[in-house]
Amino acid sequence: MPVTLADIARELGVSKMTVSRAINNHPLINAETRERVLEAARRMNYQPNQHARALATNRSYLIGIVIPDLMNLYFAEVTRAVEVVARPAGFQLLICSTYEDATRELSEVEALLHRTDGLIISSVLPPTETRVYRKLLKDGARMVLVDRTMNNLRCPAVTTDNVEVGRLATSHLIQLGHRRIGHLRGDGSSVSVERLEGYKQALAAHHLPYDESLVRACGFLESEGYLAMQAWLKGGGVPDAIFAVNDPSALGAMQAMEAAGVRPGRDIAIVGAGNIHYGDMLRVPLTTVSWSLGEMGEQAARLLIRLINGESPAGRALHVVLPPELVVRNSCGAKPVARAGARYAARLAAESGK
Amino acid sequence: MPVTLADIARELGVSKMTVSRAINNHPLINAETRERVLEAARRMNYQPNQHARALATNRSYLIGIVIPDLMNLYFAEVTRAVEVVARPAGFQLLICSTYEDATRELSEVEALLHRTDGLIISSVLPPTETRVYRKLLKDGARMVLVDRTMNNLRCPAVTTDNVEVGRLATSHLIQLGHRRIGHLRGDGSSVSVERLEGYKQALAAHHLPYDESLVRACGFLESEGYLAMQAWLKGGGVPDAIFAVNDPSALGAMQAMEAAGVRPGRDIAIVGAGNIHYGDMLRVPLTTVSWSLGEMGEQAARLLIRLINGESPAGRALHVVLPPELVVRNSCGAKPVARAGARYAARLAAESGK
DNA sequence: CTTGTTCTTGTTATCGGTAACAGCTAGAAT
DNA sequence: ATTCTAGCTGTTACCGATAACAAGAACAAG
Repeated sequence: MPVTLADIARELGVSKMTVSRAINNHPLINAETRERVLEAARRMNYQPNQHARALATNRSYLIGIVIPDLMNLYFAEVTRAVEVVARPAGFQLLICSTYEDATRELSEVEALLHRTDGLIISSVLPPTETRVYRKLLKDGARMVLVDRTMNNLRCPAVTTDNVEVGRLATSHLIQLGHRRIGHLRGDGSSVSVERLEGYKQALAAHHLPYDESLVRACGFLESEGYLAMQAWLKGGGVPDAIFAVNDPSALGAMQAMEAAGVRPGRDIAIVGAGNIHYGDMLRVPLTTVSWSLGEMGEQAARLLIRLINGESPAGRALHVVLPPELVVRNSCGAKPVARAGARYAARLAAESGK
Repeated sequence: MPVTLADIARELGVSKMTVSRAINNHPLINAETRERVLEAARRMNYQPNQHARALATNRSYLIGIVIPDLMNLYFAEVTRAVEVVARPAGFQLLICSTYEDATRELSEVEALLHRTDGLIISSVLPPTETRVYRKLLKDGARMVLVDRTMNNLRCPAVTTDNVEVGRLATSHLIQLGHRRIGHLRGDGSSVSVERLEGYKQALAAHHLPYDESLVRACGFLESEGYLAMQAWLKGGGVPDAIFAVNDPSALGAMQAMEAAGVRPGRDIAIVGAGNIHYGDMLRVPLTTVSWSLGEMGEQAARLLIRLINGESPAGRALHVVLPPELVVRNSCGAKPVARAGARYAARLAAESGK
């Protein structure tokens, strides 16, 4: 029973088309007529039927976002930034979590593509698995990859320099005097592979041997970090410093240490990556590698909207790379450079600034 | 250029209607024909146009969720639970953050109602502001309130017992020997009002006077907790124990304390509410009042889906109230009852169980 | 007084589905 | 053989918008 264009048209004794034109600010309409229509629309509380509009125009004003998990503050922050850009541009957000399941990702992506104007995807596929996306892109799918990329895929992307992330984290541990440095690596995704590469490069740069037994598969989840660390502690051969592939896995590892009576930051140094919110408020504040998650989400949203509006430099796909930087806190055993609360002033300033 | 029903129909030499029936598992269709159609649909990679379907059936298979902020882990957890129920039932999630802005909430809700099958709302309106929602409900809007309710509104809701929340938190502080107990209250929402009421009841039950100067307006945001506590510390008259309206504001207050050289949990006890993720991993693990956020989101989703399917006991609105319980950690100065890591085992078990 | 032009409005068809009803076929009942 | 019925398939109209084109009015130019 909602009000339709036809209702307004009948009320005013004009055609549906005239009403439609008034509402969409079409140039070919008398200014006075437009006012009459808009007034009536307000009065009758008209809300356009988005489904009908989408059917007719093939534009839904919906952006889909496919991420591993909302409960991961890393992705929550990216998602929020996407929303901050998308909402004012008239787009709403269709959200979908994959829980790091590749099959699920693919089916959701195919379903979402047809009901949105475009997708922002943080893919859990291995970077070589480009078949499906390559085909979708060729068929005109509009999508932007965020956080994680794929090999040789002509698709806009916003990531950080993950090799540098690995180098920064590992070099830091080396500079603190550690020599036996382990790595909790993720899965087969681009992010994992590149951070591992950075880890190797840092070792090589300092003439340290690369010891495969010090690299453990782990995954990106907090629970996986916990299990991997628990097993490592039980099995023995634990290094005196660890670079974990991301913050949640680092947190999981820290909890496993504490549960085993090992003090993170004192007995074993640990560095994460991603700089999730609250990382500085933890019992052992987490040393990590940071890049702007807000920037990441905003850039991705802007790229996608440009694609949707057909303003993209069609030629080649853009790839925005955000620079990472080290954030030293306590979990690596180093003296933190910033006092508690110091960073908070900055965050507050940023929040009130918007 | 996507494949349509008509394409399949042409390919097979049948009518669109037959194809439609096959795809929707309509009973009035020959089993063999159905198979032929489904096979062709698979082969041609048919994806139904959801906009067309929504237009024809007035069902979008979209659920809207309107919450204050995704970056608040409290709401992220609720949202995730909603998704866990909604996805298998065939619904996708349209998300919208209000950032605690009432005007924004109202406009978003009106816009979302028309493009979804129903809404899950955590309203930031004061509980007396029922005018708009009352009207929407009368017009047949399908919605469920979550976390926060409104007065005398015939609308299904899932909340906790917020008076009890206030009582539990405050009584705990009293039992620890504190006598000057302050409260950082939120805004005018139902949650704030009820938790304040619980605070008063607990004081009265222990024959302590209610001192208005010990109750400060604050809001629900971390930044607001920070500012309120900062001002309080600067202005003097700080109590020796504080019940903060929710966890984020408690965290903000704790940071303000640390920035001012005051040790939370030792110099000033503090208790929050909501039991957000990571609350136990903080430098000063946060004592809080907890109820199941997963349950909250799942119940809300189930209620809404029943409403959508018209299976709801139309008579009166359901109101599910989840029981709160105290979670003692360090921020109140008490000896924590659970060791670090103990809770983690439970969480892990729950995670792997699904 | 035509004719043409500009402005504005209306008509018709269409997007891709589905509901409601009509129609056809084959076998059962009479 | 005829009628009925069940079971399946096709036709038509419609959901609520918009695109493309047609058409009417007003006014200027020839």
